[in-house]
Amino acid sequence: MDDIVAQLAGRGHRDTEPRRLVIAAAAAQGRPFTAEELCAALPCVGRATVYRGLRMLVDSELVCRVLLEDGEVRYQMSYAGHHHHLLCVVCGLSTDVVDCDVEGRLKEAAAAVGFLMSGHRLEVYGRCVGCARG
Amino acid sequence: MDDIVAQLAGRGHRDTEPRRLVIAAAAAQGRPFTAEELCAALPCVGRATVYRGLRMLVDSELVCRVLLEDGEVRYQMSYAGHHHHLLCVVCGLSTDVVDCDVEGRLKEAAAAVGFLMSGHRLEVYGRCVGCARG
DNA sequence: TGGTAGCTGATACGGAGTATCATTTTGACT
DNA sequence: AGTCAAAATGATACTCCGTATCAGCTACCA
Repeated sequence: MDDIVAQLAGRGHRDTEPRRLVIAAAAAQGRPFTAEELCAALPCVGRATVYRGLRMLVDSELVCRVLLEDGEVRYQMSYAGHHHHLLCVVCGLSTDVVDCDVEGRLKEAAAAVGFLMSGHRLEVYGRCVGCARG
Repeated sequence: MDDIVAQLAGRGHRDTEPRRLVIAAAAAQGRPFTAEELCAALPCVGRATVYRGLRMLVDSELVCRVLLEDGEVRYQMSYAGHHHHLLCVVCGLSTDVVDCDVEGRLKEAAAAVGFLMSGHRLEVYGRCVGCARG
């Protein structure tokens, strides 16, 4: 927590009580959450403050946007660098996948048609270890 | 056009004037468009009708959602089957990529951690042939 | 211990898409 | 052709998610 606050301080963001509450609540979520869920979990913090804190965390890459199969947007604490998600369509659990060997192959495939790839977004849907058994 | 209308008829959808206008307008777009752009292009068709027609086309897989790098959602006429997009961040052009050899590799990588993959979503960002030169 | 830049939170606002519902249209069946 | 139920239309109201506004408050640096 202090680590995160320090990281935000490095970007010129102050250490405030409401902000710590937002960070703590985000970190406490076990799986991808919506902004409104965070608001509900923090009745004593203003809605705008929750949204601002969340946006700040996203901008700082401490939280990332997770895209569900139906297009719904959720958020999750995660690695700062590039990564993907294994999203369980049953329980909603999200697992980060850090090593992305797709990158190189994609770049090649794109280059083959003259496209100069600079980035990509990938979400993987299915069943997590626990739900695959059911 | 008649082909599309026939396909919709097969799903129990009627052939109406406003609907044909929506389909024609969607097909006339050279690159991914927003629902509101379609509304603007069809001032004589009600907004609700445009949205309904668009949803119907998406459900029928004649139009698909395209996800821009910043999270914006756009639409585009495209192949019915599984495919991806090469999205130009300069001019906005979208090129469909039908052969997706990523599928197998992803499934393997997911299985390695006990995840049973059932689907995925992939968008590729960069510069198209024309814009790469600039 | 100022002073100021940043933060807060109530509220109003905005865009995107959906629900409602009275009216109209389509297409199947006489 | 005529009938009729089901579907479609379009004006409008609404929900949902997120952002802008702004007066008052607070953290942090000199």
